[in-house]
Amino acid sequence: MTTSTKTRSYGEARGRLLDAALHVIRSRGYAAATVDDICREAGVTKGAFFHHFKSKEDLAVAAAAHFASFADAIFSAAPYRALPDPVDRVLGYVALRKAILMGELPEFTCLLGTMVQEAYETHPVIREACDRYISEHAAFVEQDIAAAMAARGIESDWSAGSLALYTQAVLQGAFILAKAKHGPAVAADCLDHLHRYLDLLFNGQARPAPAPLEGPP
Amino acid sequence: MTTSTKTRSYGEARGRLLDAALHVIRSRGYAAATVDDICREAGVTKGAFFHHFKSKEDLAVAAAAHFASFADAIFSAAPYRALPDPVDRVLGYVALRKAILMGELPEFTCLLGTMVQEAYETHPVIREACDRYISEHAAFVEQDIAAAMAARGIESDWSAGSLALYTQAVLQGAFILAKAKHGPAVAADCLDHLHRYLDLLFNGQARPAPAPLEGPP
DNA sequence: GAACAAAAACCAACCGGTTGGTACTTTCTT
DNA sequence: AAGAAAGTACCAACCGGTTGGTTTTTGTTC
Repeated sequence: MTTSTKTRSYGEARGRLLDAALHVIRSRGYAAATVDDICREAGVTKGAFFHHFKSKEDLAVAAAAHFASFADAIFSAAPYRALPDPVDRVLGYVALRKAILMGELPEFTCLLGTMVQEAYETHPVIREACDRYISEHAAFVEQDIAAAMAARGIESDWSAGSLALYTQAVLQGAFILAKAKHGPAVAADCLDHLHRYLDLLFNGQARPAPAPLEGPP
Repeated sequence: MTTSTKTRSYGEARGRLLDAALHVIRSRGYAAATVDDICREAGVTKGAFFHHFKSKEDLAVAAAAHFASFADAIFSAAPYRALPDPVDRVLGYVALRKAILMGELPEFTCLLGTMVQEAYETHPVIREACDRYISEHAAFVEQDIAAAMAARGIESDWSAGSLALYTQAVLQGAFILAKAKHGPAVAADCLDHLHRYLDLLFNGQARPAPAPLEGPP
């Protein structure tokens, strides 16, 4: 490729806009995030914005997809995935989510939950996008849950799907409390309770949540 | 009193604005809810708005208080409060919350959770108000939880306060999922899981195979 | 020099907030 | 008890700044 480095960034405006949208929307919400804000954060002009996205709503949908694929990459590649016991993988998922709570608030918060709360009535397209990606992630967790149920021979009046969605609800709620209290401590406590619930369901006893693991092979 | 009934409504604009704010903000979010929207919904002019509230932010704080006292009235007077066993009261609380999920989406949703998600960074006053009222409600639930722990002689590594906040997190998360999926069914499932967790903690029932630790007094 | 990407200037609609005035209630005075 | 005075509740029109979005112009790549 004869990629000249004369201009420091040519052809990467779209990606920068997506990243900027992620940050701005997560800290200010969708409606309060102006297109100018996002352009400023991305270091890009408005013309570039409307060259890549046909509307603010369009960007929101694209940002949802961007966020989802980013999350997907993280969790698919996480060390806990290698654990042999599916129950350990379910608990490992919660442990990893707890570990992620370390950073700044707008960085561990969920874009999908933030957007859908504002847009569910007024922007059906955004609602659908958020629903799809949340459900996809829940389905990802559901796999391990279903395997865990099979491994423990659990017959219950609840489904693997409903439990997977429940984990997502706890996460979303934990984020809201973290925002209200301006810190991740509450959220961590909530994940401990979720961990305890899962442990009770699958192991019949609540063991202390392990420290976020180093990756075994 | 010579109260003339000539004018159908005099002196109730403030209350109508608060109710309107509740409805509009819950369906559109704080930032997207314009002052004009709220005035239209209340059937009141903008002049009246700024006579009673010095800014939109000021209204938000008042609406939070309004919502909180409304909720407080409901839960304080609920029949489940009369149950003698504190554990039943804790479970009764969850059952009542599930029953409330029947109505339209913007009617069972939590104003505090909705607002704090958008405003936590940009409107500290709103954040504080939401935090306070959420925490107060959690403290209300905490009373029964603490009594339930005492009644069952539970010694644990979790506190009554953290469990109370956890119930609120589950509720907030359930609302988000309900918005994403455009219906209360998911939220009901989440409350079932919460109910099961509390039942496991306090009654130890539905416990799978391995007999676990009995809590000696 | 096509074709595409990005910048800059621009616009109509809209938003939160203000103004100055009117209707209604209460309180004070007599 | 009448009525003036004061205070409160409300209204309609308006304002300056901002918003999402467009159009025109400049630059880059093949």
